[in-house]
Amino acid sequence: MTLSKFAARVYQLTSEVPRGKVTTYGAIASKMGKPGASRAVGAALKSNPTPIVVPCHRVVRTDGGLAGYGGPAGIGKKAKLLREEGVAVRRGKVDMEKFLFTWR
DNA sequence: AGCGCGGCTTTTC
DNA sequence: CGAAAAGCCGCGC
Repeated sequence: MTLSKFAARVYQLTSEVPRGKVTTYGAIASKMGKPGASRAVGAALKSNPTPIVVPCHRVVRTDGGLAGYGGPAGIGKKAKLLREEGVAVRRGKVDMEKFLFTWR
């Protein structure tokens, strides 16, 4: 498994997010001690060695926008999925003030 | 409120 | 080993 320590931590934290809530790349990066590694988090997530244990669709941008998924098409699809989980997605954006989950 | 620019870290070819 | 991309963030206009 070519899994770096960094990536492993990202998957760990992401899998910790309960259903009906979302987190941000910056938050994950910050929890690792690297607040500027927001991009690295996305890069690690895109590798996604365990798509079942790591619901990357629960990870959104700082402004609440659904990021990534290889393209805007995946965004709309995941946005709908998040709504089913209980997350209010508006125009492809999540209610950060109510569904933003944080570890600390 | 919307658009544009540079910067930080990790992964992959 | 070296370079480029990536699911970003913050600030300025």
